[in-house]
Amino acid sequence: MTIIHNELKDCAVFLLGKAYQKAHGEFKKLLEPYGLTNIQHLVVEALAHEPGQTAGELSKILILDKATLSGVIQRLHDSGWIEKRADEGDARSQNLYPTAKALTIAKEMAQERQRFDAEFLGGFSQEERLLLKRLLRDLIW
Amino acid sequence: MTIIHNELKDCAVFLLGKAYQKAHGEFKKLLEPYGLTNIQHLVVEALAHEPGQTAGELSKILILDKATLSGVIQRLHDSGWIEKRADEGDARSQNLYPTAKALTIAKEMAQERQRFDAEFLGGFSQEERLLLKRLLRDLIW
DNA sequence: GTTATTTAGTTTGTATACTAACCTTATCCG
DNA sequence: CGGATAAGGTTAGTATACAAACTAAATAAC
Repeated sequence: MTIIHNELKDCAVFLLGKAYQKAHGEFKKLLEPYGLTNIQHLVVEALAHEPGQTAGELSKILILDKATLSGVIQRLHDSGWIEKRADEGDARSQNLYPTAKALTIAKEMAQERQRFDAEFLGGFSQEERLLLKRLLRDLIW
Repeated sequence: MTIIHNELKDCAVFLLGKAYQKAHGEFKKLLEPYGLTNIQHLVVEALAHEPGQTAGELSKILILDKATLSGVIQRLHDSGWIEKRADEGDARSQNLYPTAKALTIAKEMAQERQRFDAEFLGGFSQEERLLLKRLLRDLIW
């Protein structure tokens, strides 16, 4: 192994990026049959849990840049997963609702996600899984 | 907090993605003065440690898709950070070398990276840091 | 009550990421 | 040797990510 490899093995930014890259890549394949990407699926799930959220609210919960979310929402709208309705209180905002199709499939995808999660962490003990998630949460919030 | 938030707090793919997003975003600012992105800096560092590597070798060590790397290398070449020389043994490959400018700055950036790493994990005990990195390594390799 | 400032979203531009298709050059194999 | 196959890279296309500039609407300030 090269010298740089030893440096990378100890670099949190690199390790986080590559662990995510792997998890994302594998989960992506599970979502392919649904025709949704990882992020798109999160937006659909969030709206299924709580319909009528605005782009701004989704942006906070999903920790996504508003510019990124703008495109994600457009594509979800174009492909018939979500509906936009004018917010009555604020003409700048739009309330987003899952379509019937989205509601039906959202539960299935959520189960798929949880199943994948357990499988992806399959090499770890229950203690290690909880610890990893706790540490990651501490980094994020 | 919304229901979806509780689901996300327990989803490894989401947690990994957001932890990386945060680490990447902060480190990115440190690299701004150098005019390099996170990935570009990794390529420069890798070539500083071991000059003459091919795109294929970098792709394996940095765990980057060859298509992604192709663009990264082009931009680094265009901005004078690396040189390309034809590989004598294989006409398909090019050996990549850091320029003088890259060699000078690479050490500084490596230190910056290590300093950031310690700071980013600053809220954790030494034990927790080692544990987190160990768990991430187990996920990746 | 009009001006100044904020806020919600979109758009533009650049840089990852990855799939698929492609071009070259190597290598394998009969 | 010569054709099939594989390997090194590039290119095209799509989807994140994010900064910065912009529009429109809401709120603050005086």
